[in-house]
Amino acid sequence: MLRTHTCGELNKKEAGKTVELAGWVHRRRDHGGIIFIDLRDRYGLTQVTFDPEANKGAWKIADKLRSEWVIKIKGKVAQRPKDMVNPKISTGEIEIEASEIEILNESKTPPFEIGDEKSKEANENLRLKYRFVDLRRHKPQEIMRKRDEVIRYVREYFHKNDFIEIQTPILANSSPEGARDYLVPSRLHPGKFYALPQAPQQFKQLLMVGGFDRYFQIAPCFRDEDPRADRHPGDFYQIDMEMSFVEQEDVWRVVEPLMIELTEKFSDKKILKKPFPRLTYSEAMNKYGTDKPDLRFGLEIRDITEMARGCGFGVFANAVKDGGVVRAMKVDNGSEFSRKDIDELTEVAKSKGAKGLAYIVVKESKKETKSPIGDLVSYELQSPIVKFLGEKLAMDIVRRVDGKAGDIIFFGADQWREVCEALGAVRDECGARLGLKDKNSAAWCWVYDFPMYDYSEVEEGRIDFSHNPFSMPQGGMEALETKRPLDILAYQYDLVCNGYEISSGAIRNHDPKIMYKAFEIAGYAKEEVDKKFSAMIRAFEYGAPPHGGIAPGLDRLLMILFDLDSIRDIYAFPKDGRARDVMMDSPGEVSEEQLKDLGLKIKKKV
RNA sequence: GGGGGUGUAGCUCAGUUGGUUAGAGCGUCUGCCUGUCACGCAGAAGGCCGCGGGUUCAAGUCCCGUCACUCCCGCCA
Repeated sequence: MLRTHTCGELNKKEAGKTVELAGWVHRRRDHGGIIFIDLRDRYGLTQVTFDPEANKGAWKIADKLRSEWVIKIKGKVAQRPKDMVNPKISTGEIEIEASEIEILNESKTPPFEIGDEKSKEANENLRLKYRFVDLRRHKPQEIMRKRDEVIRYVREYFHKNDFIEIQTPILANSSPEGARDYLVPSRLHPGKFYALPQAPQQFKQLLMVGGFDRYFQIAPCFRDEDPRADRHPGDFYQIDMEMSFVEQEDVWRVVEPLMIELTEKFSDKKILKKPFPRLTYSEAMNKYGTDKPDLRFGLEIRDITEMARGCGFGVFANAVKDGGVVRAMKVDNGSEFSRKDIDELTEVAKSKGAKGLAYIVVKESKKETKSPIGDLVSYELQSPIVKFLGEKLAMDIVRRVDGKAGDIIFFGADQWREVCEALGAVRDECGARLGLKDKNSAAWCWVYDFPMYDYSEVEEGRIDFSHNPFSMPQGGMEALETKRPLDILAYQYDLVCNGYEISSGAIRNHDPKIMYKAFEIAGYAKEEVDKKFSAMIRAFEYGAPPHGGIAPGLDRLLMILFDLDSIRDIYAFPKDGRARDVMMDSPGEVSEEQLKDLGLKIKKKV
C-alpha cells in the first residue's frame, strides 16, 4: 500500500503517529518559508506542512508542486493549536509535518477549477470532455456514493422479499412497439440484426413462465430517442421487477414501501401523503390535465362545459357544440401575473396545441358593488372575454371555481384531450412561477385504470394500444368482445412523484387467446402477432402463470431524491445533449474492414 | 422535424446610444513573504469578440447568412 490512512480520517487521537498519505494536490499555499499543501482524496482533505528548517529536501520538492499532481507523503501527525483548527474539514484538528515526499505523477493545469463548491461550475460540455477530472469534485463524488447506496438498498430490499436478480440478455431482438431501437449487425448472420433491449419486458415475462415467480434486476435499457433534462439518451437503468400470481395491489404493496424508504433515507424531502394517493387516469386528466400530476400543489381544473353551452363567447360555445369541453382553472394569487406572464403562459398552452388562453382576472375593488344577481361583491373582473360571456355568466363561473379577489382564472375550450393537455401544461407552469413546487416535498401518487386503447396518432380512424400492448384488459375476453374498445380499461398503472413519471407497470396479459383478440382490435392479424412475439405467444401456450410487475426508472428516481436538475449528474459517464460521449468521442467511425466483416456499406456524406 | 436562448481571455462573466488602446474576478507564470487554509503583496503573459458577408467615416455592438452549444415541443409502448 502506498498509504497508511486516507485524507479524511486522521484526527487528534493519532497525534504523534507517523503516517503515509497519497492523493492529489488540491491547493498549495507557499509562504516563502513554510509551504502548506491540501492533500485530497475521495475521503477528504488533509493539510500537509513542509518546513524548510525541518526538512530542506522535502521542502524543495514541495516548492515545485502544482494543482492536481499526485503525490505520496510521509510525516508525523501534529495536533494544531486551538486557534489554527480548521472547522470546515474533518481533519481540521491536525496536520501532517512532512518528512518525505514522492511525486507519483504530474498533471497539466486542468481546463477548469476543481476546487471549492463556491467557485462557478465550468460549462457542462467542457466538464464532460474532462469527466475524469470533473469526477474528482465533491459533488460528483457524493452523487456516485449515494447512487451506490441506493442500489445496494434496493437489492437488499428485494432479496429480503424473496426476489432474485437475474441478468437478461443485452443482445436481444428489435421490439416492434415503442421507441427506436439500437441495432447491432450480426456477423454470423449477414443482413440480420440484434437490438439492444428497450427494457427486459419480454424476458422478464418469460422468466415468469419459467417459474421464477419473483424477479428483479437493475436493468440496463436502451432507447434511441432524443434526450431531455429528465431523459438520458441511449442507455439508462430501470429497477425492473415482475411477480407471478399477483394482482396490481400486490405489486403496489411491494413497491410503495420501497419508494417510501428510499425517499426517507436518501433525500431531504418529506413525503406529503402516506399511503400514496391513488387516482384513476381519468381523474388525473380531468383534475390536473396530465397523467403525471404534480400533487405538491392544488390548482385543480374544473369542468364548466354545461355553463358554456350556447354562451355568447363563440370559442366556448363552438367547442361545446362540436362535442368538446370547456374547463377552468383558478390560480390563487394569480392576478400578480403580468401581461408578459400571461403571454408566456399562452405560449405554453399553444405549445400543447391550444389556439389561445382565455382568462379572467379577479381584481380587488375598493368598494362593494352589486353583482348582476343582486349580492354584494368586493371584486371586479378584468378580462377580454367578459364582454362576450356577459357579466352574469362570468360571475357565475367565478363562483363555480371559488374565485376570489386576487385570483386569475384560465380557460380551455376544445376537445377533451386538447383541453386537458393545454391546461395541464399551464397548471404546471403556474405552479413553477408561483413557487408552489416545494423542493422539500415528495408528492407520490399512483395513477391507474389507464385505457387499453386510444385513437391512433399515426393513422386517422385507427385504434391503437394506448400504453403497453402486453397489459391485461380489465374484464378479460368478455370486455374485448362486448365493450367499445375505447371504453376498455387495462390493469396498467404508473407511479408518479412531483410531476415525474417514475414508473410504469401492469398486470400482463398471459392468455394467448386474449392476446390475439387484444391485438386484433388494434388491427394486427394473428400471423403478425405470431411473427412479432413468437417466443411470448409460444411460451404462453405452455402454462403461463398470471403475472405483473413494474419498472421504476432508477435515474429519474435518483434525480428526484438527490434534487438534481440534470439527469446527467447521476451518471459517472453521461452522454451529452445530443447523445454523444464527448470524452470518448463516441459514436465514432469504424474501419472498412469492420464494416466488410458485417456485410455493411456506409454511404458517406459529401 | 419545429421553436426559444447563448456564443467576448484557460474558466465564469461585464462591455452603455455604433466612437480612442476590449475589461473584471478566478486560474496560469515570475518575484517577495514562516501559520495559511478561497493565504497575502507586486508584476507579467494571455483575445480571429464563433465564422462569412453587408451597412457605416467607424461594428464586440446594427442587418443578413452560417456553424456550434443549450433548453423546450414533437418523439419516448
